[in-house]
Amino acid sequence: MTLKDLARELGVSTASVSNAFNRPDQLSRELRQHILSEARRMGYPGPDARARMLRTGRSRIIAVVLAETLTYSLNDAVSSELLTGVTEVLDAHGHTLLLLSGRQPGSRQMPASSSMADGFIVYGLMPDDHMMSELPAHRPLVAVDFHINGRPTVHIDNEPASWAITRHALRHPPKRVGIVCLRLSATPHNGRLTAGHDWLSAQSTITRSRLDGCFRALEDHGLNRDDIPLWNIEENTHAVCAPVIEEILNLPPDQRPDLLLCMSDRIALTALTLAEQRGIRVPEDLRLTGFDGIEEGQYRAPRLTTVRQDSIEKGRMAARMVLGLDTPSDRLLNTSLLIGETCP
Amino acid sequence: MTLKDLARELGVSTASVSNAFNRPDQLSRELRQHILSEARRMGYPGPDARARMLRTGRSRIIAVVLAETLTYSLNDAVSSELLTGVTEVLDAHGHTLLLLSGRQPGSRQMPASSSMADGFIVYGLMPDDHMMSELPAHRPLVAVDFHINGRPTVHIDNEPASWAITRHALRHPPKRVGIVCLRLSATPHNGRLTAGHDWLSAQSTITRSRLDGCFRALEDHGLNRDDIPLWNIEENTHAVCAPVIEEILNLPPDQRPDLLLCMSDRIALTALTLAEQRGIRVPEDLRLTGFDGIEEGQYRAPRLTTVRQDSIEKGRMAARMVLGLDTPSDRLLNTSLLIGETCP
DNA sequence: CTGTTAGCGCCTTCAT
DNA sequence: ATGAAGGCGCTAACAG
Repeated sequence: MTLKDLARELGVSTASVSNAFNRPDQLSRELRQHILSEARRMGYPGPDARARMLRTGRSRIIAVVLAETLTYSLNDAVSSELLTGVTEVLDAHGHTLLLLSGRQPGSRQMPASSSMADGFIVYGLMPDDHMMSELPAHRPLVAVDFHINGRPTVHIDNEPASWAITRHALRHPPKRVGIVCLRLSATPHNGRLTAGHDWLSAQSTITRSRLDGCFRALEDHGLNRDDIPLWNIEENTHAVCAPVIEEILNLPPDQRPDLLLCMSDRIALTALTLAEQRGIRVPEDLRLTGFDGIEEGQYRAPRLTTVRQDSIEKGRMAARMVLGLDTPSDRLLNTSLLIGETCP
Repeated sequence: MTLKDLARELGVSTASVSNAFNRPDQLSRELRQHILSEARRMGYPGPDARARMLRTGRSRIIAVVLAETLTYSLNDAVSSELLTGVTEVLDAHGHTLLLLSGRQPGSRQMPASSSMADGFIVYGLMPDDHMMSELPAHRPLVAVDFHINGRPTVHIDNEPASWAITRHALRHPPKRVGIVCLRLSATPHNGRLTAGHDWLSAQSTITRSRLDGCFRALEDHGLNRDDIPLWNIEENTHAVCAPVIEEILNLPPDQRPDLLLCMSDRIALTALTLAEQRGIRVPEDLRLTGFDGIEEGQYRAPRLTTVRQDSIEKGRMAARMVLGLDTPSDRLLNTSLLIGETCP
C-alpha cells in the first residue's frame, strides 16, 4: 500500500494525499479529513520515511558520534547526561537520535547509514582521524569537549576549574599529594606514570587541561610539579580504576598520598570505596577530589568534593546548534565547585 | 557528486560503479580498484544511504523503543546494559541503533523516521497502545520484559527469583517486613499503598511478578500478605525514591521495618544511603535486598544482597532475533542470587 | 484548490 | 564483464 495506491483508491491525486499528510494548508479541511481517515481505515501508515528522505534530502535524524565505545558511553554518567540534553532538544523538534561510535571493536569505518543523518554531534576526540573524514563535510557538525578545525565547539573551562578545586584542597596543607589522570599518556597505560611516558596534548585530552590547572595551583603554593606522583587510567570504569587505586592505597602509610586529586568522579568514587574497605578514613587519612559532579558522588556519604559540569546543558547547546536553532559558534560552559565531605 | 557523475567521469557504466561498491565478484579486480581509488580521489563518499535505502528497502537500522523517557533510560543502569547488549550485536553485523521513546514529554506519535528501521526492539510496556500500532506490522519486532501478542519476547524469571531472595532473607526471622515496589499501583503514586489502590496486572508490570514471588515466600513462612506494608515508587531514580524511603526510615523504631524488600537496586541503594546518614546500621538494624544486580550495588561496602539479571544478554538475544540470526521465540533468562552484606 | 509530472540516487534485471 | 533502462515511493514545481 503506497501513497499512489491510496490516491487511486480514493480517486484523488497523489499530490492531495501527500499534502494531506504534509501541508494542511494546501487542501480543503474536508478533503484532508477524508483522506486521513480513509488512510487509517485502509491501513496506510503514512508516507514512507525512506522515500521521503530521498526526495527531500532530509531525514530528521541527528547522529551522535561517540569517541568511546557505545558500551562505555551508555554506562558512563557524564556521557549519558550529554545524551540526555541532546535528546531533549531533538525530541522537542521532532528529530531522532542515531548513535554511532568511533571506537568500534571491529570496524574502522563508519556504517554507511551514518551518511543519512542531517547533522552530527561529535563527542570527544576520535581515536581515528579517518573516521571523521568519512562524515559528510557539508552538513552541520558540532564538536563537544574537543576541537575540530572550522567547526563550532561546546566545552568547559577545564583548566580554571581544576585550578580552583586544587586551590581549595590546598587550603589544608597536605603531606603528600597524588594525582590520578584519565588517559593522559600517549600510549595506553594503567598505573604510575614515570618520566618515560609521553603525554597527550591539551588538544587531544581533557585530562591534560585539568592537570595543567592542578599544577598551576600547586605551584602557587610553592610545590614543584616534578615532585608530584602521577598515575594514569585508560578507561573511566570501576573495573579499570580499581587496580590502579589499589596500588596507591597499598603504599606504606608514609608514602601514600593524603590528598588524591582525581580527574573524574568515577576515579574518586573508586578510591573512596576502596579506602573505606581498607579502613582508611576519608577525609581524615585521605582527602579526595573528583571532577564531573555526577549524581552517584552526591547521593552518598561522604559526598564527593568535585567540580560540577553541566553535561546536560552541553548536550542541549550542541543539539540546538546542529539543528540550526542557535547560530554556530564556540561555547564555553562554566563549572562550579561542589564541596563535599571527602575534602572539606 | 553522485554515482552517475562518477561513472560518466570515469567513462564506465553506473552499474560498474555500483558493483564496485557492493558486488566485488561482478567485475574485474583492476576495474574495481580503479573505480574505488578514483572515487576516493574525486571525493565521492560512496553510494548515498538514502537512495540505497529506498531502492533496497533496507536501512541497516534497528530501532529500540523504550517505554520510559530517553532521559531516564540513558541514566538507568539496567536499560543501559540492555542497550549495551543490543549495540554489541548490531555493531558486529553492521547495523546502527536508532533510539525512540514511547514516553515523550510532548508528542503522542512516533516520529515518522521510525518507519525506516528494519526492525524493532521494544523494551517495557508502552504507556500508550496506539504508539505500538504505529510501528510497521510486518517487520521483525522483539519485546523485552513484557509481552506483545504474537511477538517473541525476552524476559526473566521474576517470580521465582523474587521468591528465592525473599526465602534467603527470611532465614533470619525479621520482626517487621516492608516491601517497596516499582510502579505497582494503577494510578501514579509515591508512598504507602493502602487498600484503596488498584494494582497493575503481572502482564503490565514486572513489579507485580516480583511481588508475587515475595508473597509466596512470605506465606511459606506463615506470614500473611495483608499484614505486610507496601510502598510504591513511580520512577526508579534517587530523586523519586528518596522521599518515600525517608518516610519509611522516619517511622518510630518500633514500627520501622527491620527487613526491607526492594524491587530494584536503585531503591535499595537509596535506602542504604539514607539509612547510613541516619545512623541506622545495615544489616544490624535494617536488612535490605534489591533486584537487578547493578554494578553500583556491588562496588561498595556493604554490597547489596540482590538478584542478578543479565540485561546485556537480554539485549544480545533481542538483537539476534530481530536481525534474524536466531529464530524468533520466547526466551526466559535465568537469574542468580547475589549475597552481599546488606542481608547476609 | 486540485492534478500532472519530473526527478531525488541508486540497484538490478536483462541484453550484449 | 559491461551497459541500458525501469522503478523503489515520494514531494515540489507548475499547470489548470
